Amino acid sequence: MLDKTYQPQKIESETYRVWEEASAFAAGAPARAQARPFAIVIPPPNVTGSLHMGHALNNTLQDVLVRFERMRGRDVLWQPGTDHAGIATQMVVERQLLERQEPNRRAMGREAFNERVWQWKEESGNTIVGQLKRLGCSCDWSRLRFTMDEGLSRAVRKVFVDLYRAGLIYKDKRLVNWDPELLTAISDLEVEQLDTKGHLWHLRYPIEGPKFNPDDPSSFIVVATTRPETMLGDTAVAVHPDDERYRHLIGKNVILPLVGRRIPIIADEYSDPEKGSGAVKITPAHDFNDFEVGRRHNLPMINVLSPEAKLLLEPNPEFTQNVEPSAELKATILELNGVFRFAARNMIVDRLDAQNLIEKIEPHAHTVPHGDRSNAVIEPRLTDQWYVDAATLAKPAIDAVKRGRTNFVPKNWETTYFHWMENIQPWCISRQLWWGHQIPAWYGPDDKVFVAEDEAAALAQAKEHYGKPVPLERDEDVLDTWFSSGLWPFSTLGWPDHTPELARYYPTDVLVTGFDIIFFWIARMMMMGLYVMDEVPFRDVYIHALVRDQKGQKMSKSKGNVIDPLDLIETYGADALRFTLAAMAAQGRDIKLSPSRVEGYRNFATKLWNAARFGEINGCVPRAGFDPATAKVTLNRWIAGESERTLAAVTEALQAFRFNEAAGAIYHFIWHVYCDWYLELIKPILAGSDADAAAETRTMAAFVLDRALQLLHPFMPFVTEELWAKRAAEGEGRGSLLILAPWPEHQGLANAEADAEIGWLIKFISEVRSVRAEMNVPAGAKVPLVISGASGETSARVARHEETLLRLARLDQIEFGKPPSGAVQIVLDEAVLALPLAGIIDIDAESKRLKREIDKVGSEIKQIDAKLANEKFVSRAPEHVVEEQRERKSEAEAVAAKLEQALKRLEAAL
RNA sequence: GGGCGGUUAGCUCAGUUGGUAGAGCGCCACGUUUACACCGUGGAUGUCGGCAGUUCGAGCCUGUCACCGCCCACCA
Repeated sequence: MLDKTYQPQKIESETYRVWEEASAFAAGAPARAQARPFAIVIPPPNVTGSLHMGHALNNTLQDVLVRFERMRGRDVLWQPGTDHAGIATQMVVERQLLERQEPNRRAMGREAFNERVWQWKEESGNTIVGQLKRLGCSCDWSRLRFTMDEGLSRAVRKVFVDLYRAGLIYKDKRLVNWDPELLTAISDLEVEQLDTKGHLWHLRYPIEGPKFNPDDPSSFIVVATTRPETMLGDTAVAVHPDDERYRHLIGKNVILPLVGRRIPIIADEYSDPEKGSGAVKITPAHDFNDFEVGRRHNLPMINVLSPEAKLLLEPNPEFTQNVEPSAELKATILELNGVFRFAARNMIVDRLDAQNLIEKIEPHAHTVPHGDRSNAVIEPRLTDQWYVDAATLAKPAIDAVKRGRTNFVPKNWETTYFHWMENIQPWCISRQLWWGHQIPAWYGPDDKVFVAEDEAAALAQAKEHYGKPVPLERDEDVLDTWFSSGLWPFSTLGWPDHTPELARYYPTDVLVTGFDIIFFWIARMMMMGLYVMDEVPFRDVYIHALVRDQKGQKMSKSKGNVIDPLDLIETYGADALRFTLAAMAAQGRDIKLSPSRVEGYRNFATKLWNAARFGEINGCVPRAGFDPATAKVTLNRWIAGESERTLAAVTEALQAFRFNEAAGAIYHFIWHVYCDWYLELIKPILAGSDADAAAETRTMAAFVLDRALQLLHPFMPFVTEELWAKRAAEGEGRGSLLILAPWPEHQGLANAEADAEIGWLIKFISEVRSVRAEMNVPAGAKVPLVISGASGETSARVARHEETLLRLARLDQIEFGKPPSGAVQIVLDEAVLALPLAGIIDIDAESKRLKREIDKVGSEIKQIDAKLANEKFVSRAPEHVVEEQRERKSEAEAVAAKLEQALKRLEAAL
């Protein structure tokens, strides 16, 4: 016996255990050896992570697809795994060390620290896996992978070596985005431009030759800057070649204040006469644009900042290379060396000001680059790093999408993808971290680099090169986390080995992810997949919305605006949360989650539960071999057809990734068709004297419930599996699991006659109920009903459904005849239904009601008339549209006429 | 500066071939029916952001404006 309400907490973990024990999630089951594969790789969550709403949405949608395709008979692989998440994880463990007052990373040393991270990963790294299970995810956990597993690490090394040998990975000295807090380079994508209110300092640089005089503008040139502290590294002042104001100065020098260095005034089109003073100071070692200018003019690059972004003047041979250190400069060096960049800024401004070298200071709003992890202001810095030639790899990746080998859903994301890919920059892949894949490059005594998959191979190369064995030192850097993520679709399947899984499941069918990682991840997988496998990694990319907070902001731990999906699961059950997310996942729109919606879908689960309970109480048991096409009772033929329409709607919607439509269709069917009407309508049959009809109805009720469970299962796996199991013991499919049950097939069950008849029945009941409520007829009062003008068909229908009508419309009898006087009258198709309520109801009110009805129909007729009177409409609109309007008009007119008659009759009673 | 998306019932949002505006929640009234009060029955509420255009017909197509949001970008 089922409980009165569904209690998810009582069954979820047990149900999940049953699935796992039955190996229901396992790919490559022998029974499906002949089946078409269906593969999805999970976007690997960070091992540091715990389940947030984004994960909940992302994995719900994947699980819906996976369960759907599994029921459709495919050999499903949902490949799970986690990502080592270099920076994020290293930060977590470092913070932990700090909290526990243990020696820090550097004190521990690299090996001990990495051991510590591994230990942490083993202890709490699989938290998120448990949480995905609570959500109901049917991943093949036996194939769980981690980006730093030996196999995946081997894939990383091999790809690195292959790309290096192909010239697509190279080492280069250029400016990088340097995070002075994390002390590592990061890629362009990891930099966030933040609007900042700063200042624009206009500095006077004295021109070499004339004596500097603050009142004489010809003795100096003004440059504007947002970062005065970098002036120590200036190596030129640039003006636009066409700028008349400065043309005469081109080729002259200025004396760099505080330093005394002579630097040239050069002409370069980078200088924008509109901006600042029109003359710009050039600091090639600390600004990306200046770097390019410096390259063009062969300027020296003077680095004046340490990795920690402190002034680095001493010892710094670069800084003093071009200048004879004067006593003043020595004093400056002494005072400024080692000062953090922002403090140094003030000190330098003060010193310049003291020398009358500040023309003016303006407030200035601009964007400042910040590291997305540390939130520190990024410092462009000249360093040696490893790069991937992304532009070359991007070409086939662009082509594959253009040719439709991979499709984005919704399609408009392709624009974003193309735009980025077509302007892609070299990808900096080295990170000055310890946690991650150490770069497989070794250096000889003369810094000659040997790239190889392991040390032995590198040593062999070195021996070959030097003609004798030499000791090598390995590159200390690790690779960007996204380098290994980019290999995920094939590295998880065993590549570089030629495994059967790789052959069977690559390319995968669909990737489900949020748009925020199109560049980080999708683009890289496309590039790597095409390069390594010579085939796209997935056929479809379904891009879903982000779950945002009330202000439309991305939820993130640092912002503290996170709604915990586990709380919602605790309160309402995993099914309710899943259904909510699926129902709200309309394409191309963000999701703002409201708890009341989750509660509503929890109620839905309970509704379904009680429908099953009704079946249980009434002996509705699935019968083996039952063919719904053989049903004789109209009601049963109707519900069979309705269930099949729902099957089609859900199937089509899921095939097109329209999750919200699929969810809506099954919701509507279960609640508003099966429960609201079918179960109510069959009560008289079940209680009636026709044993055959009752038996057929019991079977059909169970059959349709089974269908509902099947169609709902991808969305609400727990409650449906539980109800499937609890169906009467002798039922069809006893002992089977719903998760492995087949998706229903289309049999052509819809029947127009049954639809028309039950449609009429529903309308009859609804109209009577509506009028009763409006006329304030007490709900408990049973009243008689008189039908006039009924056709033969209507009479027959009334006869067939009399008990039902009496019960659901709260009538005590139905007879045919003239409408009695003072009755409430309802127009139903050709007939008039009269409720003789003289004395009970207010005739005035009924008269008003009828007039209102007449008005409504009247205005409808007017509207249609206007259309039909429009000659252009009649001549240009398609025939069926015009015909439709004519039909609507004649129907409306018939109703109007009957209402008029009804009104007359009523007034006669007064 | 470039690109994308949004503006529909009090709230959160659906609305894919242009042809009678929908759901959930909330609200109001009533509670007969032994599946369900996590419920039932009935009800109210919209110049579909503004303007212009295309069309017989526009929430849907085009242009434009306004406001909101996101992404990309080297603006001293």
